[in-house]
Amino acid sequence: MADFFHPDRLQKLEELRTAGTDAYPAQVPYPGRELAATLLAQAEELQGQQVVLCGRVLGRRGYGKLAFLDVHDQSGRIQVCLQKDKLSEEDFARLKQLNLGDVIAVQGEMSKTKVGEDTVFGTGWTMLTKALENPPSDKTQGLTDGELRARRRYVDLFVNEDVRDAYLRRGKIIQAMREVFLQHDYAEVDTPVLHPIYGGANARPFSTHHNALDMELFLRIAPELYLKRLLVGGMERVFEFARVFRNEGVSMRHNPEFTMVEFYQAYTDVEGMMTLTEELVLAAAEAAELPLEEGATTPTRLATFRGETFRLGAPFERLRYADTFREHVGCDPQDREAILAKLQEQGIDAPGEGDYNYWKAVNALFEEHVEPTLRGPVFVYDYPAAICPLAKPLANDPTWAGRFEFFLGGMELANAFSELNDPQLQLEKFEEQVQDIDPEAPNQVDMDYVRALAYGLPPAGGCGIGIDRLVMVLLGVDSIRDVLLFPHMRPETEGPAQA
RNA sequence: GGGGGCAUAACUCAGUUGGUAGAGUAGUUGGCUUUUAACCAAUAAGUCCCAGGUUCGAGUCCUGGUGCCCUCACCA
Repeated sequence: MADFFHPDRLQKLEELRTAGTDAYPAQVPYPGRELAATLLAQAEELQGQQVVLCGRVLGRRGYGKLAFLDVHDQSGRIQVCLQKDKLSEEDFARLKQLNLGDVIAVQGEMSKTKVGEDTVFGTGWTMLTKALENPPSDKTQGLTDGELRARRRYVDLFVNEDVRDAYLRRGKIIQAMREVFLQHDYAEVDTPVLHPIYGGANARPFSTHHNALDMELFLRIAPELYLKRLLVGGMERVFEFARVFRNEGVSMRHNPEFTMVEFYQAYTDVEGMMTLTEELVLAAAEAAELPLEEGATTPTRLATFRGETFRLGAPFERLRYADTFREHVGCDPQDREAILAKLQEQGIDAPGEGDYNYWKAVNALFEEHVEPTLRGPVFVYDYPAAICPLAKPLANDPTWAGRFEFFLGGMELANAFSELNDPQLQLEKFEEQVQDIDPEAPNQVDMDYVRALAYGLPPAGGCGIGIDRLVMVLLGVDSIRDVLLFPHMRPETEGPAQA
């Protein structure tokens, strides 16, 4: 069963214990601790000085009366040299029990080897954690199998430096976006993850059950409706980095749980959201340390994603939905006759009765013909009002609603509205949705949200940005799996079949 | 859910027309006081994803299943 307790290592562990050594001590027996990167950076000043280093041994060369170790910590790697005549007899003998993958502490003197490499010349070392499983051993390849890397991310992280770096950069991107919000006087909030009624997006939810209350609950598919309640309450600028859950297929762009940042601001509209989204994306690109384009008139950073280069500089391109639709589909979205002909030509079923179904069909054509052409960064704005239940219709033409979607790298990265705040119209649209046979549509009207609107939601703009996808484009990572520490996977199959 | 591909030692991979299972690395043992994928010698290690089938004989061929990858569908 526990075949990851390697027999050879168990033997070493036994030897350590026989010698009275704790293989899992609670404390580092030496005072202080320096990171490998610090030691390397300050190698000159530290020459000849005593230092303490802790980390995992991932390389070992030379053996006899001398051993070179590669010790890795969070900051990087440094070489350690352990020599017989500088160690106690006990410490030297204990090298026999040292395997790759073990975590150790070293006390020693900073100096240089004959070939000039900055190295900690140990005067003492201790086992901090005896590893019982082998780390990946192939010196040229390491751990490359995608499935293993994801399933054993804890190994992947200490073996593949670039992976760790990517996650750290993801964190920096999020931090940079948070700072933009704070600069604009936004407040960071947390709203419930367990929703009695799901809404704010079109997606199937995960459902769960509250035992004590004996009620069905849903993991949120979006935080939207709660955040807008906050605006009703007078919190005029709020944002939330929200983990959301959608019960859908898994693909290179989809994970059942993912992170989006949603933000809402009173007394602005979709236009204001466009400006802020632009600022957020550019701040994220800067945090990702994307290279600046030379000779550009405004600061422009270059993202390389799936072999394409994207120029990120303000202002982003802006396309009106109807215009770009006309260009790529070849007819006006409001020209019912032409649209019906197109649909037939495409073999798409004729839409059912009513505006809602008609515009859903139009949007199907949009997704089919226009979205693949949107490389980005580009805002598409003024969407058909009928398919935007949470967006406010335009004052001068209620066929269209104040909404944009932001595309980059061939993916939809953001979605924003001039928030619908007319409680009666909102109720109407909710009821229409509930009647929709689409299994993705919400199944009941969130009457409490309608009531909140009845108290008065100030005019507002709101936006949601898919963090994982944004990080993919900025870091040039093809699969969402590789920007998530622990992407969703089916359970590992048991080894031998049980009788 | 449809189509295609992959699954062999701890890791990375070979394995011919079907004929007793291989390498490098890591491990173990021994040697070596300046290595950088250290080196030298010896050595152990596999339910060839699982279950059936064809065959004298299956890692190899067939059927079914499982996992992963790609693709389409789904997914604002």
